[in-house]
Amino acid sequence: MASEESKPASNFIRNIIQEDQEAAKWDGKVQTRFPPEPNGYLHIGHAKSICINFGLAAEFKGKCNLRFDDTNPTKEEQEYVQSIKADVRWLGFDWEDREYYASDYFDTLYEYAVHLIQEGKAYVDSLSAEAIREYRGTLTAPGKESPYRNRSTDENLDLFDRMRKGEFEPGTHVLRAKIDMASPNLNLRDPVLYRILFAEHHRTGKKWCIYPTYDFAHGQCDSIEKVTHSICTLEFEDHRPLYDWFLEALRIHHPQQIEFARLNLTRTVLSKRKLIQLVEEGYVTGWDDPRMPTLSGLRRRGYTPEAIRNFCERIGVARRDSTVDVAFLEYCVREDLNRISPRVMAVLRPLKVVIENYPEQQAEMLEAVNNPEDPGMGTRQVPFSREIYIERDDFMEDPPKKYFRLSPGREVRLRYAYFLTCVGVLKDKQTGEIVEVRCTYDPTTRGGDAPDCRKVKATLHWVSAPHAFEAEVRLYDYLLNDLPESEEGRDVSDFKSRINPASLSVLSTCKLEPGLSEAKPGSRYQFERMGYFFVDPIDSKPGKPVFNRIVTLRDTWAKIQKQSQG
RNA sequence: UGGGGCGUCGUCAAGUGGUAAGACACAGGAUUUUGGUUCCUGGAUUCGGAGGUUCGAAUCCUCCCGCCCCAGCCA
Repeated sequence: MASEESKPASNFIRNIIQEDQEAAKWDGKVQTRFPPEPNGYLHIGHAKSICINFGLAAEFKGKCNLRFDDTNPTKEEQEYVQSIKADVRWLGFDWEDREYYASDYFDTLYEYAVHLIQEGKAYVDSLSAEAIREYRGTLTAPGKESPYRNRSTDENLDLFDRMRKGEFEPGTHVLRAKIDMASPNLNLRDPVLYRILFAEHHRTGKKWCIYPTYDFAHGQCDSIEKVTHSICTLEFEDHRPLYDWFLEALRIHHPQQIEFARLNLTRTVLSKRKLIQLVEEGYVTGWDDPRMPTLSGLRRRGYTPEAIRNFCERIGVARRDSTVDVAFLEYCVREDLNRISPRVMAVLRPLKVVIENYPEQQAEMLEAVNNPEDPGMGTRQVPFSREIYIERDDFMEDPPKKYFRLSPGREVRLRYAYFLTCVGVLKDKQTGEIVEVRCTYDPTTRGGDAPDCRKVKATLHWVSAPHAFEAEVRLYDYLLNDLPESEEGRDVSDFKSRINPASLSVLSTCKLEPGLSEAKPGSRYQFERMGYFFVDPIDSKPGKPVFNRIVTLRDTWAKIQKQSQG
């Protein structure tokens, strides 16, 4: 269950439940369910739904079931069931023993269908799929009734029974509800309830060769599970009259369907179709690629479940289409990571610095704070010596006005160490590239404070060269570029043209403070001034951790640079 | 041009007849041994538009405009 964050803001679903409770509807009970179809991986959009369903149930002392909507054996697989369960659990929710499957109810659903036939509310249609489509009419023109629509109850019963027994080929017959072929709501134009599918089901095996459609299964499953509030996304709104029609016709427990707007995120695609393209066409390494918005991807990237839950709570629940700025998600992770991450020094793009007045063979240990946000996390000792590495970006030979890091003649502070002044630069004769910076240090500033109280404008992180631990660090950036200004909020169908070619850069010569050689897979650190990093649980080997950048720190300097560049 | 929804700051989002919360982003400033964190400050005379009802409207009525969803034997 989600930890108690700040007071939840009101949202219309919460209000409905509150009113129901006050009116003692449902005997004050709240029963929800998260109903994924096991045909793909869960993503951040599903997280919103999970948080709403499990969150609301918990908030009102109710229960939330995990129910797999496995009515289509041609698309669903056991593999997905496992990943979905792992993701929901990781997010922090517990369905206890309430792990259900639509397929658990196939017998009951079949009985319901027979009942509808007996009541004259369903019939076996023998039109082809194409014919059914033609008969359905269009958005503006009414449909027409199938010639098979008025078969006798006995004939329908017999045909349906034989469908079940496997006497017919797929596509030859179908069970339909008898509603209204002229309804302006196409969902009510005699929807299909059962189709013949000679496919082995991941749970029921070969027991069935007819399978219920979503429309016929979903509401009845909700009913069987005594769901009170059946929360789904907006595209099912048009199905609600049908949802209600079945429950009414069957006279069984009738949950209330409530629809909300699905999540959209900037710089992100969340449709299964697009996500699968990214995977299959090799733009990413898999469903759990750290750049993917899947829960497995976010997990591998290093996001915390707390941050995601918080994000889902804070974006709210409403009925209007909206696109949340991905910066908001990042804000939520940073907030959590800032609190919990031990700080550490790591130089990603090393530049050698030689401190000329520091004794040749000397080395000393300096004390560093593990987390200024949490003194309880203690301190550690970091080695310092005559040769160190600093970030290439922290030195400029000819700095612009607002740059206040190291440059010739300028003094800066090495974090937890000494004040350092640049006295020279060594360049490669051929390329002109800076290969080494020569400096002097002020021995009286040990720890980072000057006895004469003089100030420096910058504090740099560093790593002692002879003590450095070299490791691979993977810098992840947005997979997609932002939508062009003119198309804001518009069509994203050509999303592949927005793919960011620099969404991943692998740095293999990063210099880290020695303690990091023992970093545990699955742990998180803040590399001071660089960002938050996660020890990849899959590619890390004992003594050889690989780091994934979860998110950068907020970077005011980068912003200034961007502005001055126009 | 059938039906169903939705339109409140750049982005989310409260508000349900009593005179526009909050968050992110953005812009200033303070503190700071992370250009991090934290902390102040600034911003919608206005709620898609136009009319109307009312002492009073984002909230009620009318018309208009825009966007989303629906023609799977997918979910």
